[in-house]
This record gives sequence, structure tokens and C-alpha cells, in this order.
Amino acid sequence: MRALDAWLKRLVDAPLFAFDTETTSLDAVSAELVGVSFAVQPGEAAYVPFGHNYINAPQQLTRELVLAKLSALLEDPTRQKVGQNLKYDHCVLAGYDIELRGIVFDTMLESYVLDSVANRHDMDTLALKYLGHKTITFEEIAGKGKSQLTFNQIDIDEAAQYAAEDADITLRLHHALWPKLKAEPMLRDLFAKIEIPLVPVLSRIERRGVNIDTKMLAQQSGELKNKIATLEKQIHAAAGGPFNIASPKQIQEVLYDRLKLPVLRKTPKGQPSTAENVLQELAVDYDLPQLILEHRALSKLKSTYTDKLPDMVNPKTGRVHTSYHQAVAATGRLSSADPNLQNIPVRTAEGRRIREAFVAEPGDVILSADYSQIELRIMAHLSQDPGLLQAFDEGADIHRATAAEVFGLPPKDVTDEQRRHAKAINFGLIYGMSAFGLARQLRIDRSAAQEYVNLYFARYPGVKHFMDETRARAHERGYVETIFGRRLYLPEINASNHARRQYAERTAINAPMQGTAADLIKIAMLMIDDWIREDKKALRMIMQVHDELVFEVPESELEQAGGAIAELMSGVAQLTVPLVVDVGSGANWAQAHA
DNA sequence: CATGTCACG
DNA sequence: ACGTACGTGACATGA
Repeated sequence: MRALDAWLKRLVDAPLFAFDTETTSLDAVSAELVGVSFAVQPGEAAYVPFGHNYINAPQQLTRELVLAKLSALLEDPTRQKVGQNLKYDHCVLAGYDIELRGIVFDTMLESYVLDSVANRHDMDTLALKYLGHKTITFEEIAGKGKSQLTFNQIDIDEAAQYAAEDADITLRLHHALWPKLKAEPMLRDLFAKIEIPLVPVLSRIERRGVNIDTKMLAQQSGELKNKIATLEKQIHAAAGGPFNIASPKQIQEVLYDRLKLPVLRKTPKGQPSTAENVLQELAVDYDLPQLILEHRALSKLKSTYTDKLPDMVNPKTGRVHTSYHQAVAATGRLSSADPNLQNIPVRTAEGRRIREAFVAEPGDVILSADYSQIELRIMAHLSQDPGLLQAFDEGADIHRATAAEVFGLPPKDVTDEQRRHAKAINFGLIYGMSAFGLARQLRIDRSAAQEYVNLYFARYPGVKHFMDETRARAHERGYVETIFGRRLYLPEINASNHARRQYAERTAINAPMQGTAADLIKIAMLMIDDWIREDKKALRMIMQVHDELVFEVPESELEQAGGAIAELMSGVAQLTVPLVVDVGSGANWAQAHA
């Protein structure tokens, strides 16, 4: 108790301290606090245990007492904190009605903003990379596999070594990383004005969770099970015997060895491919591939979604809590995991039924707001191509406008086929298209695809110039950047290996557009979260899907909310083109999207 | 634990 | 003469 009071004083007096929580679970919503650690300067750290409950565990201060003593400090925005992945700690503390404020640095995000291409930003990796220090790993104190202990079961002295080291290393890492970041004004601003403020916003979204109708999903699982069983019988009959349809290896043996179907494409490892586009091609001439495709599609829906999502409902909250990863995607996007809520089906009617199970609470509705064609608009802004700017300025159907230009027709005379091809060209542009890739997508000759590309660049010379300029700068500097200065390094941009170099060149084209879109929606999330809290709205932001934000809104707030959200999203930045936002609402996510 | 496949933007 | 559209995460199989 005296020791805690002494540390409390040191923390209050420190200009900055490192903070870390130790808990029973990696899942922040279910996690129970076991202890907290602090560091005020390198080499001086403390661990405060209060939840170790193994047999013969020493007497500890109670959690209530420790949190009561610490809460004012943790909630004080003027007491500056640094941590490693503080979103987790913010979310855990929220479970004890403590709002962690004064988050000014996060070493995971410092590392990510400095180099988003590095694929790991966990503390063990960073400590080795920047400090040459091998940390005590969690496995070393907790064991691994089935017999792994949770933190409450770990000997307090060992736990203290581990936890205190975490806080200490976090502080040291910050001292190593921050000077690098501070020296780059654009990166520093991106970090301080976007990534750091986003931490509590993401924490709130995750903790709030999403309401799903588990009964509806169970019903769908049952229906899928029957359809899959029927297909399985048909497939085995057509194949002349039973085999495991979930095994690409066995499908390959049936199709190519037993039935001697032509091998149209191979996998990277040289095996004959049974991927969707290959089977679609084969389905023109044979029955079996089509049946396999239908079986695969339904199995995917069942195993990944209708069976799994209900298992992911947190028994305490009755809702599904994803985790948004802020330091994974090299382009600056978020990713979503456990469960991934950014890949819920939408493209087929069967798949869309799953979105019907994403429902609002009684009295509320789901509201969805998405940016229309945001990456193409960013391309228009970055390239300043007159034709593209004009099309967006006029609010034209962009794919139709592209087709009209490329095929030399008035927009009203563009056929569905021509519009589909123009749409593929537009996607291709965003992806750093090659004629080969476009040809494969549209199943046309490479020469015909090349002709499309030539026609496009003749009509939109500003886009051509932008692409060339982007590539050239990437070669010169070794990185590309977004409008907000987010940087993506391209270590292979000058590689002697052609394939690797061209891959880097495509990334160079794509990253500024995908990354700027990511920056923009992050800013929108900050502004919307501010608005919700300032105006004390009852609505909640519950999901982000790259260019879409989803909300759960009381019916009484709906009318005003839609307009306000659309305006905030459109207004995040003044580009040369308008940022158009489409808003929809309904009882579930499927309806809100329509 | 790598591989192939497929869900999303 | 290369080998190919950008970014993710999850599942089942099979060594």
C-alpha cells in the first residue's frame, strides 16, 4: 500500500509514463484485470498485482482498492501515457468503467507509421529490432499449448519480472522510435492527429459489438446443410464414386486424372487448379464443375458464417465483438479479425441473407453510410485529369462515362457489356493494371485488352501522366505516399527480378489511392465519434468496412443522423472532386445497404 | 504449418 | 523474355 502510494506520486509527477495491463485473456471484452505495470524512466518499473489467485498466492491489494487509487490518474487527459497497443488496455479498462485518457504515444503505432511494410509490430519484435533486447516472452512464463497458464495463475514474482519489463521496454522503445517520427512532420501529424485519436474510437466500437440474430443463422445453417447434402450426392454420382469435395487435391484427381478434363491453369505450386474461375470455364462444357462450385459456395457460407458467427457471440454481452487491427495492412487500412466483419457476404443473394442476421436492437435501426467510388475520386484528384474531374463534377455514372470515352459513344448508347468492360478498366487502373490481367478478368485477348488500355490513356492523358509520375517517384525515393503523407516503402521497386519489380510497381500505383481512402475514412470516424460524444447522441458506430461505416441508431434519431453522418463523411477533406456518401437504413444490415 | 480456396473492399 | 490486377482473414485439408 505504501509502495503503491509512493508510485502514484511518481506517476503524477512524471511528464510521461508507460502503462500496461495484465489480464486473463487476449480478448479485451472478456479479459479480467490481474495487475498493472508502470515505468517512469528506463530501468525503473513497477508491477501492481491484485488478481493472482493460484493456490497459496500471496496476499494482494484488492482490485477495487488499486483501481480506486489509479482511476483519476488513468482518466486524466493531462497525464500523458505511452503503451504498446493501448487500444487493448483502453478496452479492458472500459470494462471496469474507467476511461483511459491521455493516450499520447503507442509504440505499436509509432512503428507502423514509420514502416507499415514491416509485418510485425509486436513488442518482442520491436525490442529486438530497435533495442537489440530479447524480452521475456509470455510463453516462457505461462507455458504453451493446452496447459498454458493464464496470467492470474502465474507466480507473482515471475509475473512482476515480465510485466515490469513490458512497461520498461515500452518506454525505451518510445525513446527509440519517437525521435525518428518527430523528424518527419507529415508522419508525425498522421500519427498524432489520426492514428492516436483513433485508438479510443476503435476500442468503443469493439466493446459495443454488433447484435446478431443467432436463431436466423441457425435456420440458415439447417437449410444449407440440406442443400449441401443434395449436391454431394449429385457430385458423387457424376464423379463415379465418393470423395471429399472439400479437398482440392481429391477434386483435382477426379477432374483431371479420372475424367481427363483439360487443365486450364495451374496453382503457384504447379498443381492443376480447381479455383472458381477455372471451374467456371470448365462448366461451359461439363456438368461436374458447376456442381462443385455450388457446393463450395454453400459450404463456405455455412462453415465460415452461419455456423461460426453464433459461436462468436460473447455470452456476457450477447453481441459479437470483432477486433480491428490498426497496424497490419501496409496501405493504412484497418483489418478486422475474430471474427472478420469486413468480409460478410453481399455479392450473391444467398450470401446476402447472412446480413439479414445483423440486426438492430428493438427500437433501433441499422444505418449504413458508404463513400461512392472513393478510390476513383482520389485518382481524379491526384491526377487532375480534366475528363475524370468533369465526370465526377457532373455526378455522372463513372463506368458509363468511361465506356463512352473509350468506345467513342454518347453515354446513352453504351451497352451493358461495354459498361462492364469499362468497370473492369477502372478497377484495373486502381490495381496498377496490366493488359494481361485485364484480359484475364474480361476473358478477352491480350491484344484487345492492350487496345482498351491505349484508348483509355489517350482519352485520360492526366491519368497516364499520374501513373508514370508515381512509378518514377517510387523508383527515385523507394516509397510512395498518400495525400496525408502516409508512407509505403517499396524495397523491391528496383529489384533485378522482373516479377518482383513489377509487383512493386503495381503496389506503387495502388497504395496512394487505397491508402488515401483509408486516411479519409479514419478522419471521418474521428469526427463522427466527436460529434456523437459532444452532442450526446444515443446512436453508436458499430462497424467499419473500408469505405462504409455502420451505425445502430434509435429510430427517433434516424432522420437527423443520416444527414449529419453523410455531411461529416463528405466534409473530411476538400478534394478537387466531391466526396459523395450514400446512406441507407433498415431493420438489418441487408436492408440498410439496399 | 503450408497450401488452396474464397469471402469482402 | 519475363509472369501478372491491389489489400485483407478464415476455413478445410493433409503432410
